[in-house]
Amino acid sequence: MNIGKAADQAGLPTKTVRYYADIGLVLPSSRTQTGYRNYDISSIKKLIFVKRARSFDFSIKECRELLGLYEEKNRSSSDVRKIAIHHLEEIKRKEEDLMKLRIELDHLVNACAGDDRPDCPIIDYLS
Amino acid sequence: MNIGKAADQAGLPTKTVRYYADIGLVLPSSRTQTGYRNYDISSIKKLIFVKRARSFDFSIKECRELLGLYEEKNRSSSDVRKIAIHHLEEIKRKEEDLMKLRIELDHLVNACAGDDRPDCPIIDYLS
DNA sequence: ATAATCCTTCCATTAAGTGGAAGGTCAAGA
DNA sequence: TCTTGACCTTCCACTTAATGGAAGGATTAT
Repeated sequence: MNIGKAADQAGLPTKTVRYYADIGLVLPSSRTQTGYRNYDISSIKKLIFVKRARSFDFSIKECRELLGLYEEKNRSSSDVRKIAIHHLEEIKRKEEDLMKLRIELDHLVNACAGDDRPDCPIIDYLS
Repeated sequence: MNIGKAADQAGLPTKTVRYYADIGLVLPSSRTQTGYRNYDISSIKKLIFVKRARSFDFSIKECRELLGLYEEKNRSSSDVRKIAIHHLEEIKRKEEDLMKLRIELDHLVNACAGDDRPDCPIIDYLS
C-alpha cells in the first residue's frame, strides 16, 4: 500500500506518516524499486497504535517505548503500566497548574470593568 | 544597568532577556559605545511585566499586545479584558482536554494488573 | 599585567510536525 | 503514444519560546 492510502487507513496526514518513517518510529514494510514506501497491514496497525498513543498525549519517545512493548509478546504488563503511570502523573501536574492559572485569571477578569476607562486590575496585577 | 543585573532584577535568565531584546519585545533603553545593553528602571519594569504575563501562560504575541496596552495610558480596560478572556477560554479548553485524558488514562492504569504477565489492557486499548 | 567575569554575536537544538518547492512515477484517457 | 493529473520522492524552511555553547571583545579585581 502506498503512503497516501496507508495514511488514510491510519487516519493520519501523509506528512506525518512520512515523518514517523524519517525518525524511525514506524518504518514502511518495504520500498518499491522506484523508492515508494510500502505499508503492509502490520505497519498500518503500528501507525494506528501510535496515533492512539499520541491522542493520549504520550510523547514520541514514550510512543517508541510503548510500541516496543506492543511488539514484544512476552512483555510484562508492569512495564507498560509504569510508563502510563508516569505519564498520568505528568498530566495531573499540568492539569493542576492549569486549574490554578484559570482560577487566578478568572478573578482578574471578573475584577476588570471592561469599559472605556483605562483603570484595569489585570494590568495592575501584572505591573 | 548591564543585562546580567537587569535579568537578576527581573528574575529572568540573561539569555531570555537578550532573547526578548532580539525579538523586540523589551528593548534595552540604550547601548554603551562598546555595544553593551543598558536597562533603565522603565525597561526593567517591562521585563517584570512580561515575566508575570508569561507566568500566566500568555504567549509572546499576547505579551506584546498587553505590553502595548500597559504603556498606553489612555487605553480602555475592555481591550485588556478582551485579551484576558480569550486566553482564559483557551486555558479552560486545555484544562478540560487534560481532565478527559486524565480520567481515561486513569481507567486504563487501574485496569492493568501491572504484573509479570503480558496481558495488558493499556496495550489492548491502543491497538 | 593578567585572570576572572562580564558582555557581544552567531549557530544549533529542543517537540512534533507542517508547508512548499523541485522533480520523479504511475494510471487513464485522447 | 502522448499527455494530464494525481500520486510519490527528497530537501529545506518554519513554528514556540527559549536554551546551550563557541569564539571573541570589555570590564573589573588583584
